Amino acid sequence: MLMDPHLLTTFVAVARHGSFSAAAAELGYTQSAISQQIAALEADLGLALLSRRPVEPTPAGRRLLEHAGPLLLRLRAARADVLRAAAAPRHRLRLAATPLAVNAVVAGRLARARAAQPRLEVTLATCARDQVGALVAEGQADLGLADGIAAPSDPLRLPDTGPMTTAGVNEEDLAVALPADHPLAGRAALRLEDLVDARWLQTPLCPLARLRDLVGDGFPVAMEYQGDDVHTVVNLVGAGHGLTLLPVSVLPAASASGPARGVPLASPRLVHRVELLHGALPPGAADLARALSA
Amino acid sequence: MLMDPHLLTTFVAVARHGSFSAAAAELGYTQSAISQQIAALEADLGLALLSRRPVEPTPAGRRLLEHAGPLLLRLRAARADVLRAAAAPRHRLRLAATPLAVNAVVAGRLARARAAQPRLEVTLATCARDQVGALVAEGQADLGLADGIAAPSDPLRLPDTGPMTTAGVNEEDLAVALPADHPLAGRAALRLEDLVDARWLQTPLCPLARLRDLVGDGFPVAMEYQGDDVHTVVNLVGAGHGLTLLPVSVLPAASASGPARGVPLASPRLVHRVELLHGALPPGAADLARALSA
DNA sequence: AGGGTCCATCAGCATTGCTTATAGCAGATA
DNA sequence: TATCTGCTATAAGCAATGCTGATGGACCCT
Repeated sequence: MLMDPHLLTTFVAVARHGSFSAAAAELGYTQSAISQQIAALEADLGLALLSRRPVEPTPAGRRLLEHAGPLLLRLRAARADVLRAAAAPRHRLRLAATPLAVNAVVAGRLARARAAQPRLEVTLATCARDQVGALVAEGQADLGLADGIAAPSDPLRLPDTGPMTTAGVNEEDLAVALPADHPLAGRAALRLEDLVDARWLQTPLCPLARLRDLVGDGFPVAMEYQGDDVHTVVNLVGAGHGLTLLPVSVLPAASASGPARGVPLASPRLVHRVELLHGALPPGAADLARALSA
Repeated sequence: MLMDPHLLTTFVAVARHGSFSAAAAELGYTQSAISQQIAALEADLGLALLSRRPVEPTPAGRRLLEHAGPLLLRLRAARADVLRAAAAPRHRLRLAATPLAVNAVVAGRLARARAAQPRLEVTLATCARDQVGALVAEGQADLGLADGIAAPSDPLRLPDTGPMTTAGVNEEDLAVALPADHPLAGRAALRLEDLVDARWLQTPLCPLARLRDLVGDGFPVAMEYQGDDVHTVVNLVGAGHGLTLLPVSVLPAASASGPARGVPLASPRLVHRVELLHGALPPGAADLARALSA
């Protein structure tokens, strides 16, 4: 029959802890119950999912762990979405956004929406690109705003967390961020293909894997910054730690001041795209979603 | 706690039948058991999912139905994948492919793989693009081959059915398929933007929604063919029922004979792309997957 | 009014899932 | 080597769950 998500949750906890007893403590069961649950799951599938002494996932168990995370997330998402669909209109809405998603256009639309709905209360939280979907799916945010690098009008590829609506919000040209005194800083435009062997800054704001997807191999990592503060990224670029792509509105042009310059990207044809995503929307949130969409 | 997939399965059946009794008959339970299962699910979520007399989903219930399908599929996929990961090598492999995915390149690679593994037995089944993932995920096929229209090197957007590996197999230029006596049939190349208002044939092989995604509004449906036989599509085009896009290898060029002509597509820059997808692979299937990949 | 269909509810019974107790194993230490 | 500790597996007991069968009420049709 269908795999029991309850057993799956136990399995994930045991694998994470590498211990039946520790998982039992976390889940609020006895070690014996955990042992029986794992035995039940193994009996259901007809194979061992964990070795014992040490308690480690077998290859099949590792495979199941890859499925378990998204599966359990989707179960939580289904519950959250159903509850949301049945919820009464609310005036307090939670927005989860990636740092670059809340640009001037979005902020302006948000202001207009709030002017149109004076009782609207908005909480805005920043999160990573691959967390937006999960936060919305699980009901921890009502609306999500995600950004990324894409071809014009090409929807972003976000992790799938279940049936959700996405809408394009805004697109903006991209610029190569360079130190102010870089030899290329005065150029009118740049091509990514000519920068394949330059030194690049790896950041969540512009993952180099994305550039490799779009252009091909290359883009060596001179430095990695794991945070997502735009200001920090700009300063790291300005200090010569590596190049990155950012929306043109973030960077001063060649004639202005600041540690870094933005030179427009001419090829390939790419934009910084912002998208809105949401599940079921009660009337109050639907108005905001409409206002934010393009 | 976590929603019970067993209850979810019952809910889906009841909603489909619009009747507790009919669902009970299908699932092999009594009406009473079904009534209690639905009551348990509604109690868990704290709201009504179905109206009674008539038995129809409430708005919240409809929302849950959107989640239920993919969720239950993923549960089946997880089981199938785990079993596959633990399976012994097999020589009998099942391939699920969309009609246009098995082109000469793929067929040639398959032949070479079979020459290298003389004991290999391959069953090839044709299916729709949005079924490939599900067939592979659920363990009804070991490998999937899907095709679609994409920008060069851009992965296809297939429905997500869980953790699966995809690999590019082959890309080929696209051509606009026209009747042999069409005024544009002798052209050296065509632009999609110039054909926005032409009459188009809607087929699963070239969904017009995809063209609208890529280019914008337009592409009126002169006729719809719901089957996926390439030969039929070519003949419908030749008889003037509407235009479509097909890989250049499928269509005769302007100088050859046949009911339809293929004029290369010059803009936007698009290709016919074939991708391989699979879950866990035992050694036997891994060799075939490697041979099929680019 | 009578009959049939359908869903809700109750009672009874088998199965499931938990706790407690115990056994066995492995590793560390004196 | 003997002892202790920590850990997992297993058995027994009990409460909860999930099913069947019976019954009642509502609705529809003749």
